[in-house]
Amino acid sequence: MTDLELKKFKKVLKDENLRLTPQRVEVFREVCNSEEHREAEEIYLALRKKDLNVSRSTVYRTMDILYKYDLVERMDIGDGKWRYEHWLNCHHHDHLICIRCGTIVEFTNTQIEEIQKDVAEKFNYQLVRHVHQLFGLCKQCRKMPISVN
Amino acid sequence: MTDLELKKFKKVLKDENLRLTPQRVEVFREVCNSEEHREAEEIYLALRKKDLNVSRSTVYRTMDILYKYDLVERMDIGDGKWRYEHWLNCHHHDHLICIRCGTIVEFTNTQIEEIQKDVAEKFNYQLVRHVHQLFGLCKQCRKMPISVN
DNA sequence: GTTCTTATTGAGATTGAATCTCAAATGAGA
DNA sequence: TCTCATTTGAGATTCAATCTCAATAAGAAC
Repeated sequence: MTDLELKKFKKVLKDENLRLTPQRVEVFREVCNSEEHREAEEIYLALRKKDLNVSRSTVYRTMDILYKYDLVERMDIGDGKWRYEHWLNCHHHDHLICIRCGTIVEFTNTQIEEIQKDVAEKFNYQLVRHVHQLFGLCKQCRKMPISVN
Repeated sequence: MTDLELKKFKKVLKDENLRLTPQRVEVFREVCNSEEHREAEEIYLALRKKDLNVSRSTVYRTMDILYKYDLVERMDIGDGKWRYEHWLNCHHHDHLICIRCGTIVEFTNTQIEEIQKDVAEKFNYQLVRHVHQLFGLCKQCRKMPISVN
């Protein structure tokens, strides 16, 4: 977690009349210090492992705040769980997801972004956000034979 | 439900050693005869309203079969519920979703499809499927003032 | 530093979509 | 018609996420 990140978090809490608690800081630190796309439960367990016992409720509540005030990005790959990634200083991107091993890689494509705008305009929709996920087999998984189990 | 649709459904059941039951036929008919993107629960309630009392379990189980054997398409807009749409004789399409009223319209764009293939290739992913959803305000909802409730 | 008010925390209960269990019912091949 | 594996229905269960509420603690005012 950089000083800038902590500063931004503190600013959000202040601006929104939310209190700066050690639990909130630990959750935010945990998110900032990982490049993965993790579920709330994983963040909760990671904190426990470090003997930072923040309750499950508080982790969920803090993730809600971080998402609401745009300090993290979140994605849903269709398994009923939100996955979070730290977002500050990053740019918008979409995802390639391996359906076998779960590896998630990020991509950006300005051409697609442009066409999306055209499509929304054509249908008279005011575009707010989008979800674009490519599911497939990653380089490693393509090579492996299909398991019968 | 067209004869062709019923025939295809019967073929799938036969091929997969699944039995042709009145409940399964009613669920499939209900899905075929609607152009909406509906949840399992909505399909269940629609059947009840018509005094076709198929249990909730059977509706869920039948939707699983229809999806597995490609007789329906399903989508997840991030609210934890699968939405189904009848699929036979339709082509692949993506969705524009109004974040206020929930209206879903379909779009296709061959250019985006092409770029997707390039992106997957660039990352050495074997593309299997994709999710592309544009969220925004539809023509009607753009005009309405934001409610404070 | 002390006091006071109000937000926050944690533990466990609750929700809701989806899945599972198992006894009773029923397709469909012989 | 008989037989038997499959399917159904009702209710229990799962799991992520949210809610409840008493105890705790942040932080503004002094």
